[in-house]
Amino acid sequence: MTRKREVHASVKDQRLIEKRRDQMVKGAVTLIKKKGFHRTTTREIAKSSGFSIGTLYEYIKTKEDVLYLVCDSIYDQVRGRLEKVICKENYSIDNLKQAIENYFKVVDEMQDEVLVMYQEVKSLSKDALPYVLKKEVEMVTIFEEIIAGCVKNGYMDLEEKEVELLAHHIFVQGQMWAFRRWSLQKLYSLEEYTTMQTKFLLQGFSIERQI
Amino acid sequence: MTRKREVHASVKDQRLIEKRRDQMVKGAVTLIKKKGFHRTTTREIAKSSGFSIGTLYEYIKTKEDVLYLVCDSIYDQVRGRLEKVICKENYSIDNLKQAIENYFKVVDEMQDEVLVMYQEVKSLSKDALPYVLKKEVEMVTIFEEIIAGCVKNGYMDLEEKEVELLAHHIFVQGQMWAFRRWSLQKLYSLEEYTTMQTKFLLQGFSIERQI
Amino acid sequence: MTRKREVHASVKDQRLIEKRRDQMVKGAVTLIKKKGFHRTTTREIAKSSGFSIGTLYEYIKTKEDVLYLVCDSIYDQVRGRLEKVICKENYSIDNLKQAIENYFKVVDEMQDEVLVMYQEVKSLSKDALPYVLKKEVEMVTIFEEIIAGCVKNGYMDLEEKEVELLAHHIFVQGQMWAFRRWSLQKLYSLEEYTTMQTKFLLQGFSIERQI
Amino acid sequence: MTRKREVHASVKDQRLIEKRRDQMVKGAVTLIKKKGFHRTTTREIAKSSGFSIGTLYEYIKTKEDVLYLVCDSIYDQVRGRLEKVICKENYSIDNLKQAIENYFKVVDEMQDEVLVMYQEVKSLSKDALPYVLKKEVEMVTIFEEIIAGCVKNGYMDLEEKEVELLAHHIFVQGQMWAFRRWSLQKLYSLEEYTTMQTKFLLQGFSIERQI
DNA sequence: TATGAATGAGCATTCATTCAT
DNA sequence: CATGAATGAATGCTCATTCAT
Repeated sequence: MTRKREVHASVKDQRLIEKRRDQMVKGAVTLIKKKGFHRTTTREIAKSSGFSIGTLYEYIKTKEDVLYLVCDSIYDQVRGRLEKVICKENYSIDNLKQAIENYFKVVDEMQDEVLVMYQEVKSLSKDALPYVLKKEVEMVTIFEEIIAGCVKNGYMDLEEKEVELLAHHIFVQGQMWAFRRWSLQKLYSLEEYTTMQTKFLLQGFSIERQI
Repeated sequence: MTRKREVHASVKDQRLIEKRRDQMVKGAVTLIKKKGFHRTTTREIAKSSGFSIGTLYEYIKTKEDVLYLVCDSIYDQVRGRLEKVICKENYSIDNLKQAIENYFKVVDEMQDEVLVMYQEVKSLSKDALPYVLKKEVEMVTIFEEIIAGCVKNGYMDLEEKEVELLAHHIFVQGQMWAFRRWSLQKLYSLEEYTTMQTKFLLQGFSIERQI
Repeated sequence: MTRKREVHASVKDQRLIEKRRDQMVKGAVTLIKKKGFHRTTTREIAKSSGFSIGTLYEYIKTKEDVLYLVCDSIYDQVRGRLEKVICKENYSIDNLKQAIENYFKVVDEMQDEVLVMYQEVKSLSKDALPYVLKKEVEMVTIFEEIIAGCVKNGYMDLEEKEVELLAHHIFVQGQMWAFRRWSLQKLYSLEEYTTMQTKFLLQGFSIERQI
Repeated sequence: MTRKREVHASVKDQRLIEKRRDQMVKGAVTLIKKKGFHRTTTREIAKSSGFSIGTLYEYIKTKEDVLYLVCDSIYDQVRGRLEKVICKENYSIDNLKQAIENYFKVVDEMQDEVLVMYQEVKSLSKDALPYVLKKEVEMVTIFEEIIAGCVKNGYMDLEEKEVELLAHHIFVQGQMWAFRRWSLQKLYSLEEYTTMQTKFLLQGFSIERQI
C-alpha cells in the first residue's frame, strides 16, 4: 500500500487526529461538492466540521492539506469497496464482470466524491499530487491484474499493452458515469449502462468473440 | 450552430473586440494551464495578453468571462478542425475511422487546451455553463451522425441507444488521451493509441464481427 | 456680479463652449439627482450630455469642474428668477411678501436642483467652494436689502443684526422646503407653507405687531 | 425607541463589538469631516480607528455600514443630551426655552458631527436611510411634544399643523447653526443666536404676544 | 473639434493563517 | 487542546484622464 504523505498536526494524540480529520473530510466534501475547493473557505470547513478555525489549524498546516486529505480518503473508500468483491485466487471473466459491475455501482453511489476528486486534483500542489496519482494507478492496477489473470487463464487473448489499455478503459468508463452524468444518466439507467459497457468491452476485447 | 452567450464589451469596434479577445484567450490559456483558473489573476491575464488591466476590462465584464471565452474558443477550434474531414454525404466505416483518427490528432495537438477546458468548466457560473455544455453535446452529435449514417448504410448494426453510447465513447476516449496523458502517453504513441482504440471500438460495435 | 471662476477649455469658440456646457449641466443634473455626484461617472455625464467622453474633456479639465458648473448654473437660475419680481425702488412689506412667495415657488419648482446643490457643494474643492458660497451670500443679500429697505421705510423695526438673521431665516426656510420635503410636503401644500412661514416671519419680526 | 438596523459582525463578543464600533465611529467622523465620506477610504478608517483593514471588516460588512453607524451614533448622542433637560411632566414656555437653548448648545458642541450627518445621509442606501430618518423624526417629535404641552397648558395658542411647523423650525434652526456656520458664526455668538432665535420664535408663535 | 481605446492608480473586500488567552 | 480575534497581502474591478487618429 502506498505510503501516505505526512500532514503536519500540532496535536499529538493520534486517535484524536484521526477523529478530527474524519470530521474535517466529511465537512469539506459537502462544501467542495457544492462550491468547489477554491470557493470554499477554511472557516466554512471548520464550521461544517464542527470546530473552530483555530482547531482546524491544529490538525493541518495549509488549506491544501484538507484537499489532500479529502482526495486520499475518497480513493481509499472507492478502493476499499472495490477490493471486497475480487477473488484474487481464481480470475475469470465472471470475476471481471463482477468487478466492473461493482466498480460502476461504487462510482454511482459516490458520484459527488468521484466528481470532487476528479475536478480538484489539479489544485493539489506539485508536492501532494504524486501521492494521489499513485493511488489512481493502483486502482487501474486492480483491473489490470484481473484482466491479466483472465488472459493467463486463457479466457482472453490480449497483448500486454492491450491489457493496460483495457484496464484504463474500464476505469475511465466508470469515472465517465460520474462526470458525464448530466448527459449519460438521462439516456441510461445504471444497469443498462453497466450491461452495455460490459458487453462492448468484452466483445471488443475478450476471446469469447472467437468462439 | 449554437447561439453564443453575449459577453459585454465597452468597446464598440467589433473587429478590435475579436482581435483583443483572441489575444486574451491565448494569454489566458497559457496561464490557466500552468496554475489553474483560480490561481490566475486578472492582472496576469492582462499582462500576458499584452495589455493593461484596464484594457482587459474593456472587453469583458468579469473574470469569469475570460474562462467562458477560453472554453468557447477551444470548442470552436476542436470542432472546426474536426468538421473538415467529415464527408457528410456518404457515411462509411472509413469515414468514421478517419473522423476518430482526426479527432484524436486534434486532441493531441491541443492537449493543454482540452485539459484546461475539461478541468475548469465547473468553475463557470450557472449562467455560462449551459452554453459550453451545449457545445460538447454538439461535438458528440457529430460522431453520432456518422455512426447513425453507418448503421443506415448497413455497415454497422446498432440500436439507437448504442449509437449514442458509442459516440460518447469515442468522445471520452479522445479526452482521455489528454487528461490521462501522464499515464497513457508513457505506454503508447498516438498512432498506437489510435489504432488500438479504433480496433476495439469497431470490434465491439461494428457489423464486421458478424462476417 | 461675482466674477466667475474660470474653467479651462481646450476649445476656443466661446459660443460652442457655452452650448456644450449647457448640455453638460443638463445631463449632469439629472444623473446627480439620481445617484449623487460621486456615483456619477464622467462617461455617464458625457453620454447623457450627448457627446463622447473625449469631447467632455475638451470643455472641462476635471470631473469636479462639472460640479462647479452645475452649482453655478443652479444659483444663476434661482437668482435670476428671484430678481424678476423685486422692485428695487420702493421696498415694502408687500414687496417682501412677494419675494418670499416667489422664492419659495422657485425652490419648489427646482427642488431637485436645490437639493443637488445643497448636498454636493461640500464636494467642491477648496478652490471652487468660495465662488459658490459667494453666490449664496449674494442671494441672502437680496433679502437683506429688501428687509433693510422695509426698515428704512419704517415698515419694520429691526436692528442690523436682526436684519441679517431674518434674511438667513428666509433663505433657509426656502431650502428647508426642498431638503426636508419628505417630511414637510406630507404636512403642507406649498401655499400653506408659504402662508404660515410668512405669517410667522412677519409676526416675529415686523413692526405690524405693534400696531 | 427605534429598533436599530442590524449591522453584521463576524465577531461574537458583544462588548468587543461595541468597543470597536465606538473606535470606528470616532475615527471615521474625523476623516469624513475632513474629506467627505466618499473620499475617505476604508483603510484610512481602519487606521484612524486603530486597527487593521481586516479587523475593520470583522465588525462591518460594507463601507456603508460605517456611515450608518456614524449617523446612528450621532443621533443617539444628540438625542441623549437633549432629553436630559426636558421635564416631561410639566411643560412650560420656560421648559421649551431651555430645550432650545440646550439643543443649540449640543449642536454647537457637535458641529462637525451634525455637519457630517447632515451632508452624508443621502449617501446611505435605500436600505439604511429609513432608520436614520426615523431618528430625525423622533427628534422633531421631542420638540413637538413640548410645544403641544405648552399649548395644552395654555401657554401658547397654535393649531396642530402650526405645532409641527414650529418643531421643524426649531430643529432646522439648530442645524443651521452648524451648516451655515461660515456665515452665521461670523455675525453672532452662540448666546446671541440663541437669544434672537428664541425671541423670534416665541414672538412669532407664543401667546405672549396677545398680552 | 470630436472620438473612444488605452491606461493604471486606487479602492473595497476577502480569506488563509497566526497567536494570545 | 480549543478558541476566535487580529492581521495584511492579495485580488477583482472601476473610473478619471489622456492622446493618437
